[in-house]
Amino acid sequence: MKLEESKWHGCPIRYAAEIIGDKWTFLILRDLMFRGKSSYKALMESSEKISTNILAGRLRKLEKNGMLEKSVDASNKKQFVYALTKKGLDLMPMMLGLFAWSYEYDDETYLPAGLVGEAKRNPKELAKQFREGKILVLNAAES
Amino acid sequence: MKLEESKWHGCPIRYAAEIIGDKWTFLILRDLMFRGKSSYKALMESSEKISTNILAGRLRKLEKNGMLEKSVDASNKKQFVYALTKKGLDLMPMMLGLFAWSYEYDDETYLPAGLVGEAKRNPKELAKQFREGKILVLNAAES
DNA sequence: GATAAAGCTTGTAAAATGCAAGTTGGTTTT
DNA sequence: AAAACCAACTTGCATTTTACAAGCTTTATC
Repeated sequence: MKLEESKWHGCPIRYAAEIIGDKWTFLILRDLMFRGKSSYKALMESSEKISTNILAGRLRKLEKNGMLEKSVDASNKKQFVYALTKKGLDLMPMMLGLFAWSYEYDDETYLPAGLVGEAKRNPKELAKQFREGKILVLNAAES
Repeated sequence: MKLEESKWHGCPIRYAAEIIGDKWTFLILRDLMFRGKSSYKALMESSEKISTNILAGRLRKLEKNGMLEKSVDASNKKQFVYALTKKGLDLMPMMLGLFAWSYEYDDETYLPAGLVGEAKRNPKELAKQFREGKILVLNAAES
């Protein structure tokens, strides 16, 4: 890493930016949190065409930072399972904040009816429901 | 821009990532939101030593995306004032979410007593107080 | 009109990214 | 048990972005 790490401590925004402050990381977190993806292959197949070396690098960094855990898929041993840790899942309220923000400012953003209101009203409860798989993922269908 | 823009529409996380998804943008937003900075010079003086060309580029992009407005400083006409728009300020709940998250997971993060609890309990009210200058900024003292 | 300060732009080397191709290590197939 | 297979990478290289230093421009101020 090039960036002088010593300068990146003490400030919460700096800490968060160091870990999640890039486009691809946001999209990977989205896929893990809201689209139910858990394998390298599935992550590769997202619309945004991430390069395989970039994906590998980001997963490694996320793992190193305690955001996710990698394990062998018991039901299909040639796959790995990438699963968010509590630390990773705890970013969900923040992500839901982004839902609400984008919904307000991006004309093209679509979200299921009621979701934004719920995200504003009770992000913690909504996060819980997401975690438990009780509600569905973001539109993953595309081009 | 290199990234194929057409691919970046429709998803709220993708939209947000396109606008704020990089380290320097996070830090600039922090300085504008919580540290009361409003000039190019002040932004340059932050601890993280942003390059002048990068700062100029990010400010241009933020302005282009309606996150901030640039105007001449009436009281000192050789300066410009960079001020967040409503759209920019509306990211504050999300930023407060990052406060809480980093406070929990980064040992080095310091925040004033009570702030994190308040950020979790009532981010909107806290955001309002920040906006109105009623509470103070993040520790900007350093290096 | 000279000096200075804020807000940039430009040049260039270093680093990160994007893309295509190849490698590895278990798994199923024959 | 060898062959073919597939997920999960790694590697090489061209392109793009970043970092750092220097210089330029415009608006005060002396």
